[in-house]
Amino acid sequence: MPLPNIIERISDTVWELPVSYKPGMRVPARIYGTEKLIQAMDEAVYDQITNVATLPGITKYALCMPDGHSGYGFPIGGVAAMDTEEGIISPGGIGFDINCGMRLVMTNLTYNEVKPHLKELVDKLYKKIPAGVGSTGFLKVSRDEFRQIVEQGAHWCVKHGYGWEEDLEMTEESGCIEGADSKKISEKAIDRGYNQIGTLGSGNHYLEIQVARREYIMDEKLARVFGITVPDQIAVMFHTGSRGFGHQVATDYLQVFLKVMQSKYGISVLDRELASAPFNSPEGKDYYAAMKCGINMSFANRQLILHRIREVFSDVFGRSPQDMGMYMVYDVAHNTAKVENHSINGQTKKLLVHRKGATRAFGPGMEGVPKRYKEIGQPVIIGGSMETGSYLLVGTSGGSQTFFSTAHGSGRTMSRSKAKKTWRGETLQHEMEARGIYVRSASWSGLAEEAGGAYKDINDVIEAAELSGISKRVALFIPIGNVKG
DNA sequence: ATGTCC
Repeated sequence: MPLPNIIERISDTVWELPVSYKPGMRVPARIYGTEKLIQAMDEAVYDQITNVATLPGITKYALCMPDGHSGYGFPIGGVAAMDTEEGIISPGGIGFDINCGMRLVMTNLTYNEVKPHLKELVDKLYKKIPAGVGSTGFLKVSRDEFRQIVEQGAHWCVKHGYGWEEDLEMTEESGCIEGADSKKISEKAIDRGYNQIGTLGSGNHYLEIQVARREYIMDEKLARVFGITVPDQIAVMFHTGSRGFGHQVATDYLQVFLKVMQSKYGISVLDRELASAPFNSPEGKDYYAAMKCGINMSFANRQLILHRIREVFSDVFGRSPQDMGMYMVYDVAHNTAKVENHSINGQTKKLLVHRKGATRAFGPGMEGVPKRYKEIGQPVIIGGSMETGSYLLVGTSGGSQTFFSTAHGSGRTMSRSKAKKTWRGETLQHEMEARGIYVRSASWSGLAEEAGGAYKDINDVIEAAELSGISKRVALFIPIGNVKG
């Protein structure tokens, strides 16, 4: 794809579309990526990120991360910080899968110890952690209990024995965001969500057994702080979100916003998918409080899955999770909007930062980073495709240019439908097994859709994120087992 | 992403 003539190269990894690109832009749009990535990006990204630049209250830049691709309203990879007084909140800037994110847990087991048990381990994980469209969990809770869960997040799980106190410390927002109000949630959303705690879901959601090989540790000192201390150490990484619950919350409020946006607030947007309400309006506040329930549902979901993972490891290896060193490195989301303080032209401002397919990457010393990591910056977990490996990065002070945000994954280059025509799930499974990755999937077509070849090269994305200074590599994890939704 | 269209 030829780059638009008007695009300005700010550096090797930062590209700017000025306000003259399109009428109504309030700020320039900046896309992060090497020239190779920028050229491979779908054209819709230019259109979508410059649409975002027209939204009321947007501050400094509309940003797109190196793994950007077209999404609902906002591109996936989009970051937009809105003034909390004058600005809007937009479900399209958060995503349907509210608080979708990554969780990483280490073990002290080595590849040689795990390899003889790998199939049993993956098969048991596949059995214990329901995956696929419409899957329901083992946790039986009433609708009322579920309303408590969406207000309490992972705290509810730990209180009920599904996890450890220190898991909470290693979770963004300590596993429970303040201000979640279940009164702002529809019965329909409760219906869809109350039996989905502890389920993986479908699409690009997965759970992976990975190995941290010594040659793929980029920063040994930081890796040690994150708990990577043994050669060929085994880790478990997984990716899931708020399932049908978050989806319904987004759907409910998109409808509300479409009704009041123009008539009540006089806001017109260039794309209906950018439906918004003033952040300070009753509708905006209701969505924010409901969206926070989605955030907490997602933390609880990942907490319960972690508990199941520990149970399965105990079953397979006959040791306690503590004995196997199954400590959480971190849980970090990539579909949220949160009020944060950021420095704008030397002044601290309260901003509502939308991150849609973009990971928070707070740097050293920042408020909100767990004590253990405070001096070095927060862990950033970026899942690659199921065939290529995943990265652990760290937030940097250079993150200030993107409101401390970075990429979240590889980013698709091929549509799901084309991927299904290109690969067959059964063949892919055999090929992956021959390459040392044992994969179990809820759906053959779902497996084909997630083929590594349908994604950008994760290494290109990470290279761009590091070169631009918005995060720094710590380690690359190589998959050996995968449970795919 | 999603009871992949109420």
